[in-house]
Amino acid sequence: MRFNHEQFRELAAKHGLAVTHQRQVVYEAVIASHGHHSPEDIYAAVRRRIPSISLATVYNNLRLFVERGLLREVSPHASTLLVDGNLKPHHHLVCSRCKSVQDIEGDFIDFKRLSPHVPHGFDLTQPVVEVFGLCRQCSAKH
Amino acid sequence: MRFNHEQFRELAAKHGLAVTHQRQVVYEAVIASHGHHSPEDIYAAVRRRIPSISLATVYNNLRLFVERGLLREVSPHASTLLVDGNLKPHHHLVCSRCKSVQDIEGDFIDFKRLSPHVPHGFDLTQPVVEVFGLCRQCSAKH
DNA sequence: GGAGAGTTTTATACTCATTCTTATTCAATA
DNA sequence: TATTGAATAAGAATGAGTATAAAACTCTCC
Repeated sequence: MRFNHEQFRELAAKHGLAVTHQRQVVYEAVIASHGHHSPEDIYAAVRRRIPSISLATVYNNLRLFVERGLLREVSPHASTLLVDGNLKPHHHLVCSRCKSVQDIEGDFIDFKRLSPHVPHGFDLTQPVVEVFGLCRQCSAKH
Repeated sequence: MRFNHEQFRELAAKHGLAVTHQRQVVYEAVIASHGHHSPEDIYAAVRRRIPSISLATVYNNLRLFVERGLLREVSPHASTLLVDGNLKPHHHLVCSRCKSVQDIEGDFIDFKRLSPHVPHGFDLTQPVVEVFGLCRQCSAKH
C-alpha cells in the first residue's frame, strides 16, 4: 500500500511523529508486505526505493512505530532465552513493555472456539499459551 | 532442590543422557531457582559450585534439557524481531520448533476463567495471545 | 578394573541481531 | 529564511548464542 505525502503526514501527526521520507517509506514497506517481517526484510524492501538508507534507520523507525502503536511486535520477548523448570501445565502472563513473565494457572482456552481456526495438521496436544498485557508497574507508568 | 547422584542418574537414564557432574549441577540450579531464568543466571549460580565451568557448557546442557523435555523454554521465539502491520485484533499461532508464526482469528479466551488468575493491576485491555504448538511440517517430522 | 569408542567439556573465536556514537543533514516553526 | 532540535548515515560496539578443536570424561564390553 502506498500513501501520498498528505496521508502519511496526517498519520504521523496523529501519533506525534515527524515526517521524513525514510520514515514514510519504511512504514509503507511494512504495510505493503502482509505477514510478519524482520528488520532485514524491511531493509531490503526499503533499499529498492532509497538505496542509501541505513539499517539503523530502519531499526529506529520500526522501534518508534511499535512504541507509538502504528505497528505490533510479534512475540515481544526478553532478548535472552529463559528456561522454566516447572513442567506442570501452566501458562504465562507476559508484560509487553518490560518483558517480565509470570506463571498463570487456569483453564481459560475455549478449545471448541479455537479448533476451527487452527489449520489442519497443527499439533496442539500440549498447548502453551502466552497472554500479553502490561504488568502493574508498567501500566502505572502510563 | 538437590538430587543425590543416584536420583540424577535415574533421571538422566530416563531421558537418554550421560551423567556428568556439570550436567547435574546445571539441572539442579534450574530446579532450585523457581521462576524463569536466563543462561547467564544459571551460569552465575552454577559457578558457585563449579567455578571453572564454561558458559558454553551451560548453554549446551540447557538446550539438551529443553530438547529432551526436562525443562521448558519460555517464549520460544524467532531470533529476530518481527513486526506486524495488521492492527486488527488477532492472535498468533507459533510453532515451538521452527518458530513460524501464523495469524489466527477467533474469540477463544474465556475471560471469566482467566480474570481470577490475573494479578491485580495487570492491564489486559488489549490482550494479545500466542498459542504454541507444532506446525504441520514439524509435527510430521515427528 | 581396563581398553576403546563415543560424548562432553573447555577455551576461544566467531556470527548475527541490534544499539550506540558522531558528524552531518533535515524538518518544524518562528 | 534562519534557527534549533530531531533524524539520518556509517560504522564501531555490544551482547547473546554457536562453532571448533583439543583434552577430559563416561559408557560399554570384556
